[in-house]
Amino acid sequence: MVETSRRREIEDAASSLFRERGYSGTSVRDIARALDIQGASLYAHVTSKQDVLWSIVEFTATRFETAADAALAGADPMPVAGPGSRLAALVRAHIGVVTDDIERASVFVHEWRSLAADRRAEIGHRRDAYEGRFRTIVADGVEAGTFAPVDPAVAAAFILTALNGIVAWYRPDGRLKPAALAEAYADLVLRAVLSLEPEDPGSEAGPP
Amino acid sequence: MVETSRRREIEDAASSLFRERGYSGTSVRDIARALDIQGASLYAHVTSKQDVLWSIVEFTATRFETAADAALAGADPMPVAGPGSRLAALVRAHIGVVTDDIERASVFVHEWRSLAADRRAEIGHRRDAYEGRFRTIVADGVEAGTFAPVDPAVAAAFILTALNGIVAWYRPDGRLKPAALAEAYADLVLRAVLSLEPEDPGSEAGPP
DNA sequence: CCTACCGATCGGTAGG
DNA sequence: CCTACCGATCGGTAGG
Repeated sequence: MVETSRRREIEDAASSLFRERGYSGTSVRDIARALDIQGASLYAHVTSKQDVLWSIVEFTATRFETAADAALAGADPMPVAGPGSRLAALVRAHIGVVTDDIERASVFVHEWRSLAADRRAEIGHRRDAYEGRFRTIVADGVEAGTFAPVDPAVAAAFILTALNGIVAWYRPDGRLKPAALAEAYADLVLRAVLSLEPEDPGSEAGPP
Repeated sequence: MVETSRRREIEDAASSLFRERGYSGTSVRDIARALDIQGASLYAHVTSKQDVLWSIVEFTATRFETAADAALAGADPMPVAGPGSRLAALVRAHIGVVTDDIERASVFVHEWRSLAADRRAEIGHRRDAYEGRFRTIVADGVEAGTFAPVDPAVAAAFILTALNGIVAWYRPDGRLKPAALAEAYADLVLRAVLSLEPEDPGSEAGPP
């Protein structure tokens, strides 16, 4: 694509409309109207409506993955840092991506099902892998005894759906700043899985 | 409506399709095909596609409200029962409605935005009131000191979106039975808001 | 980026 | 519940 900035404007407009009305509920002419051009003119910049959805979803999927990588690598120089701090880092990273572009995040969360079969399958697998990071950390914490004996798959689903639910209620112009939201959610998530009993330093607890 | 059972079959088929493809992504002919009748024949039983969506959403909204009423009244004969048990009762009631009819629950959660303006507004208000029950209980628990000092509005949104997220991953034919799901989620939700410090040293301490 | 246009499908109605 | 049909809109193409 030559006109990268125009392409981006199209995806901005499409993200907003897909979020409001859904992919199926948004016509190519709706997107064009938002940009003050004719419906057919959109095809000078994109090959199909599906193509626009794919760009938005794929871009956002990569952002979530990259943010999670950075959170686990950067915020955790020591590979044996506690599951609690790793989980909190993952939560903050996820919320950072959501609050930074809540429209694309909302489309990613709700509209990936409108993708054609093969692309939908790809995103499905990447979502599974992403959720797997949460599952692994929870399992680690349970094994170490710092977390309560929760089912890691259930806890991971609980956590990730709560995080994705942010797109349904969070208002960027509201009283709650992104950083405050991240801290509040990190606290809720950590408490949800942390063992109620204070760790017994010496019996089975973690590193010194 | 005379043919109540046929009407119900239509809403069953529509719920399944609306859940899979969304309201906009489902045509009247799709619904008719699932019932082996012609598209136009559907109008012998319903007045519009919107009407079918409204029936599903309104019916499910009422189920959630009724279940919450029963949970707070029945499971809590004493008006001063702890916020923890009231919150757990609300969680179990909500999950009961979701697992009992996950297709209608999914349509309620995701497709109410496709409602026409006035009905959409009504459901929006009822959702707010429903979320308010969670908010009030959390605020009570925070005030009483049994809950951690969380923001009641944030915690209520966190909890309710996590509960609604169940429609996105729960499989009724999976290994996890509805009752086990409800218990696991009630534990996660309670721990998320419960104060980490033992509230009354000596009186309600856990196991050794 | 435009005008002009395509076949397909949409929700819904008429009249049995 | 059917056949026959309606105007509107859909995603997309042709040809500038």
